[in-house]
Amino acid sequence: MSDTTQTYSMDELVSLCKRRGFIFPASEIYGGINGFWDYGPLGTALKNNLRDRWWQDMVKRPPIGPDGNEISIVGLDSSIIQNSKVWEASGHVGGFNDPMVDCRETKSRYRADHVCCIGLKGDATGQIYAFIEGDDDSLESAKKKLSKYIKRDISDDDLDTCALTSLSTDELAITVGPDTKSVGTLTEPRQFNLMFETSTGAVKSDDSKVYLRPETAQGIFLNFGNVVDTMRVKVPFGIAQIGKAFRNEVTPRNFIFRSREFEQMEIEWFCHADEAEHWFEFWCETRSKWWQSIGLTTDNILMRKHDSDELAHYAKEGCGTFDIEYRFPFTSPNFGELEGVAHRGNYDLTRHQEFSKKKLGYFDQAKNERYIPHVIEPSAGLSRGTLALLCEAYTPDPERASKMYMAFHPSIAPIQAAVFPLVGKDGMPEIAHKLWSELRERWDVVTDVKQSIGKRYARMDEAGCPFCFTIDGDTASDQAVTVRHRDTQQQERIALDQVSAFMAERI
RNA sequence: GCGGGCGUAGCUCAAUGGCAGAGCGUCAGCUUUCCAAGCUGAAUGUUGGGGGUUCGAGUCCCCCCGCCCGCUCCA
Repeated sequence: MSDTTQTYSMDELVSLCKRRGFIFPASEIYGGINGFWDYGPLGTALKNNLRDRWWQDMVKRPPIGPDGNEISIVGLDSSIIQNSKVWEASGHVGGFNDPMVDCRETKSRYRADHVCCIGLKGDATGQIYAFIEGDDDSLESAKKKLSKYIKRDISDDDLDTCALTSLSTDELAITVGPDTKSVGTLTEPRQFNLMFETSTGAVKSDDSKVYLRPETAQGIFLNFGNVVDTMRVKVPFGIAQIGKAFRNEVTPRNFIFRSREFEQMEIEWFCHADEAEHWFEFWCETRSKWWQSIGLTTDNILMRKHDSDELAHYAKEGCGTFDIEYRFPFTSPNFGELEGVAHRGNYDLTRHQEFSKKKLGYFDQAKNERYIPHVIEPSAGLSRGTLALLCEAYTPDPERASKMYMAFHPSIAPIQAAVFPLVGKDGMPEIAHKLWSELRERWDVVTDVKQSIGKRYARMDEAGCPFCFTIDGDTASDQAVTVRHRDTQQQERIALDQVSAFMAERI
């Protein structure tokens, strides 16, 4: 699908996923659970293929670096649950566990219990001015704005002061935020417990509280020292990890695009600060090409630099953040994030060094220099990647029996080939079984004897199987089979002993 | 979190407050020599869940859950 206009709805894709065993709603027999999904046999195969391809291309045989030499990346699989101090150091706890108020205009976020308000005594219809508690400048600013609004000087006796959290919805609508001049820009105070909590040990208490990781990245930073000490790696190098992460999203939406449990494929690339910029460019380009190599077309992929006001807390400085975005049916004609390439500076290692009191620097023997490496982080969504592959593959075709087919790239298709006897007699099933046994040693191959050949082809169209090999009445004598191509529906005749070579050439 | 819409078999949908059905798919048998063919048969339902009104609820009312859309959110 390289058209800018989508020719199918998300409902059709969700329905196909359910009907053909790609993705099911989690806990479906109990009415489901918002934000969670189960991968069926074909979905699991597709996701695993994507995952394995990433690991193969990034870790086992990583890309060639800008200087023409192989870069160095090692793998890691860290625990989902870590010491809670990890998330204090990373900034995930603290700013996000208290009720927060956002300003829609300035995008500032305030702790709701740290914001107070002033208003004119006895005036319920005028404007209310918020300021930050204990911040004299903020209070003065609020007083000035009030004074200007009522067009006269005010004394403290004229003022009513109250906590922001005590305001009603109506009052909030006439409130001016601490850093803005417009009214009604503040959101209602909200609890941002975006990390899932659980506890360790038999007795539940505040001391036993732990969190499910909201990103896989921190596990890599925690083990930076261990990897440097044990693996004889030299900066620049990368540590890669694939695994689940959990975010208690306010609004899970758009199928598996924003779910509460999802999988990430992340690389933390450690380099010298002076080289961060050129590594950043290297990774933006490398990762963009990679997505295209697995079948996402150029038209539907977009590289987009974040505006400065949408940068994450760890990426305020440096090269910024690039999104690799995909045009999903539910975002079209706009794009949704597939992968973020972020320059995290040395924020994380510095914070962990500070909180843990353990040295997390790197000593460069050649330059005789000690420093905390900067980090370029290509962080890809495995779940979102799987969704992008599904969206990209879904191709309506009113002409054929299935009305559509899934045009997966042969290398990542959950079923890579099917072997069919044209009919279930005259020795054809036996030949089919033999060919299937041979092919399944190397590829994901199915065989099916039952029902008409057209019905079996149609099923393979829905599953996205690129090649069907059909044994007919002539095969026994001429030692040849018919190959049926999924995308074109065209057929060609090839020698039985050339089927493996045919597959090897195309996958 | 707010507002709107929706929820009946695997899918698409019927059923005036009165026996829960059809088509497709799935499975079995026969048939079938290249694109969901045909014949015969079978399985599949707590009508999303719970409560209420009623002689009687898929249908009316209430609560909850889930999905979709628009806001909000997305560090």
